[in-house]
Amino acid sequence: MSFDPAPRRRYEDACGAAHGLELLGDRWTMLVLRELMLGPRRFSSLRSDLPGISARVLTQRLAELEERGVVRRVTLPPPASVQAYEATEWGLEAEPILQELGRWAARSPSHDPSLPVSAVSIILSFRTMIVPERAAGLDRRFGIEMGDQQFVGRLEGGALSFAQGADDEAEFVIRGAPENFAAVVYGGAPRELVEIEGDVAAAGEFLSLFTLPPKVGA
Amino acid sequence: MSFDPAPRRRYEDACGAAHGLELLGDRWTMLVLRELMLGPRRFSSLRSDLPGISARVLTQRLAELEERGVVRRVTLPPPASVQAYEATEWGLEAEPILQELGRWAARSPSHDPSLPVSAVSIILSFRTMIVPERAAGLDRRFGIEMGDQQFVGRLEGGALSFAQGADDEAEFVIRGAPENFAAVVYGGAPRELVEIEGDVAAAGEFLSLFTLPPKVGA
DNA sequence: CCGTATCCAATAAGATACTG
DNA sequence: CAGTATCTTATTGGATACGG
Repeated sequence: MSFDPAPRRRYEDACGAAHGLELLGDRWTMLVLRELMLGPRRFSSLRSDLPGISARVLTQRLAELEERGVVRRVTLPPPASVQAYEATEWGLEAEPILQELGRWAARSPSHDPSLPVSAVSIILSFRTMIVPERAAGLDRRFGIEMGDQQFVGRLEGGALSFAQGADDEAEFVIRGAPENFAAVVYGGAPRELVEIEGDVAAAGEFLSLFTLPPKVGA
Repeated sequence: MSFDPAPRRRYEDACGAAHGLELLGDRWTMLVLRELMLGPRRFSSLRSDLPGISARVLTQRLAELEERGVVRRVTLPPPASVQAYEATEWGLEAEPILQELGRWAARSPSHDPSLPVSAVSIILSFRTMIVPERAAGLDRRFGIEMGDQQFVGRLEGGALSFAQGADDEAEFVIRGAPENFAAVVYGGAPRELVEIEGDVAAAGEFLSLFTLPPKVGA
């Protein structure tokens, strides 16, 4: 076992949550991991979806996450053949942390949903905020496209899953900026803010599967 | 006096998780909240269960949490009539965040369970690590005592709950240092490390309800 | 005992420029 | 594009002193 050269600040606390904070608790770390939850990403793609992060800090965070076994560097398959970062299996298992954090904070009076939001954030929010009773029994394949980021979604017996990429068998595809998805799904904005291709009724049904928790005091 | 002269660093990100990190993501903040999960605590009690925190930082964190509506200052009922801090209802709802963080980090190869641990951490770990199938159908009232901190526990139809205090109707009481509870429950150490009063069989059964998730790679 | 206030040194983060 | 290097600023933690 190698001695950590720069003895990272620890909590000296056996509590699992304390160790979790040692692994993921530095500024930006969980948000970097969030962006990796749906598949490998390149450095500049991460940077552009994490507004305000500096190249230096992103480099550091990726290196730390790699050292801790949460993230690994990969070479994307040909023809791309470029370097990227992806979450390890264990890294992907951190999704419930982000979900609980998001679910809890969505009740905050100080939460401002009008801020910019990344494509991955929106997709992950669907997994968090889905109302199981509304999704029960539905079986769908569809596409979500935001800018140049494409995702395939599947709804199978109430379970909702996503991955990067496209699906030829999609029943519908919804396109729009992440902010517009947020406005339509959570803000009650008209559906015209997003573009729907294919089965419009099924797409509309999909866009109605989600709900935010009530604000504190409401 | 002025605790917020500089505008707090935000993420400028509508993602709920990002806002959660703005609320709870500073160093020590979640651990302070953890210590409040089972009832009000005094400043010095918090400080002694958060080894390494400075009075200054604890003061700051409590003030920030209060400002954000997560914690409030209270005066304990007579005859104590002293000041303390307690989590608000919404603050208590953050428990699943700590649970997921702890559950995830317990799988880390770098997790060191031999470090010191607070009484509250142990109690919360019981709620996280309980194996529902083992607890199903059990109905118990009991006490847990670590140093001068007393807790009452209830197991009702698989649900495990705790609060500060004592219970005259307890079927058993288990006493010991938090580290010894950890060793017995999670480390397979002999039960003699903790002291059992009352129904020894029921206490032994209770101590066997919990299990840690497997380490990564195991 | 329960904090608050101040000062100081060590880190971490942010901004910006730059290189292979 | 994918980072480094460098400089500046902010935050942290430690020590200590102080008031209720």
